[in-house]
Amino acid sequence: MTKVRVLLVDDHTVVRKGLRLAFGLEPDLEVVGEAGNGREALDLVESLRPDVVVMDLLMPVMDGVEATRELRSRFPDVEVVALTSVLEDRMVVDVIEAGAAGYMLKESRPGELFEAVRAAARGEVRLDPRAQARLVREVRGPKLREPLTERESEVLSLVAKGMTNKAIAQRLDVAEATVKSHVSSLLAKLGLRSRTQAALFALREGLVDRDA
Amino acid sequence: MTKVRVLLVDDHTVVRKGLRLAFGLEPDLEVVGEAGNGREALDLVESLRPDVVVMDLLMPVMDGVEATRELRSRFPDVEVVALTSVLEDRMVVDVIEAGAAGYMLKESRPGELFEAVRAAARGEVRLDPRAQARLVREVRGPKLREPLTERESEVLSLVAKGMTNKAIAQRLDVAEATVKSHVSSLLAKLGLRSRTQAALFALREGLVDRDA
DNA sequence: CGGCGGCTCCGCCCAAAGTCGGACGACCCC
DNA sequence: GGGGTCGTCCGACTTTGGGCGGAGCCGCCG
Repeated sequence: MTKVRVLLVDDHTVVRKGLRLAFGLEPDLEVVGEAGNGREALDLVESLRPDVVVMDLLMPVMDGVEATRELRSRFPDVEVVALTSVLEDRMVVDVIEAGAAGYMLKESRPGELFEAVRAAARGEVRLDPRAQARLVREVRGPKLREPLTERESEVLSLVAKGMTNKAIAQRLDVAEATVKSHVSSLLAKLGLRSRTQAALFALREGLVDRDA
Repeated sequence: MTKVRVLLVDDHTVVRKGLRLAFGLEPDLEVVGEAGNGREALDLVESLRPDVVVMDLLMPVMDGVEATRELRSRFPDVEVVALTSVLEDRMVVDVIEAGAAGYMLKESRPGELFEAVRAAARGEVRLDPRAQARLVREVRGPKLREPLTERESEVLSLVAKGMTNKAIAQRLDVAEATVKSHVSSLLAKLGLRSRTQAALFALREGLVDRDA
């Protein structure tokens, strides 16, 4: 029986090196390469053709979700196991939709990660129990959220920077009343009741950058 | 020359195991123990008496900053090197104030971390260049922020959950006017101009949980 | 063509948020 | 005890925010 060929993708060098050493102790697993972001990962997958990619989700340049989507569409035979430290509802759903065969947390025991990699190589799925819980909560959730219009999204992102309606109106060159109208309708669509809640929502969903 | 005795503190098992293996390759460094949170770390420091503690900052139970403060006051001869994946202004300053002798990022090269540990053991300081930049920006910054009172912090955390003044008043069993008063004064202290900005600030500074 | 639905835009009205000024008790220091 | 500072509390006033209805402008379809 031949080894499972693994590609590690994480922007933290320390994490990559640590994982490589840990994988080295498993006789049936072999790390064939490392990448520091999604774009590198795609290049390496093309040349190395690993069986499984262990992918961090929060990365610069090209994040893990986007990388997973692209990777799965170009190399359907390469499986992806997401490995992340944060448990974000949206990310679980997004990366599963994107084609990941696993979702593990960095705080899991290493054995669980190895088992998820082996499962992925066999075409099976392994999710951390916490990720499973989030997934079902998301799927069965009555949260059929209506999509926001372009203008509404624009307004929301400005609200999420702490701007007042007046300031937003000046920025967009419309009347303050117009901005209020957009705020009202986006609140209704999101099922929220104040701009503060909207700002928090936008941040949580990653609709806007954390700094700015 | 005797080895530098190191205690690893991180809530992620994968990270701890990885670091332990990586340290194992350095002939002059020796990992003598691991802890999953600040409280465990304090107990282990007492029994193991390491030379240097490598401390993650974001941990449950007792976070790294608090643990560092407590540790340094009880064991002044034990040095601390902070190791974290996020670069937060506040944390850099806080943990240095708390007595850390180093601040490294998980995305640094492993060699830099080892060098920081050796430096700490010699009583020297090593900061990642990015942490240095944040530190000087913070120190020279005109942002001498006044501390919030207990009540103000309480109100802020509720504001950061998207609650209205009325709802906060009911929760705290005071008049709405009182809540407004607290909001006003905390806005003044933070140099902000709306509750939305305050909520965003609270989230960024980690004064409140991301879910709730 | 006429009608319909979605998006952007706006004015009016009331509720929520924020400012200002002040009362009261706790504490400290002379 | 008198004077100072600080934190919590509150009411009256102004500013901002959000709901409601409606106008003009498309593009779509019968």
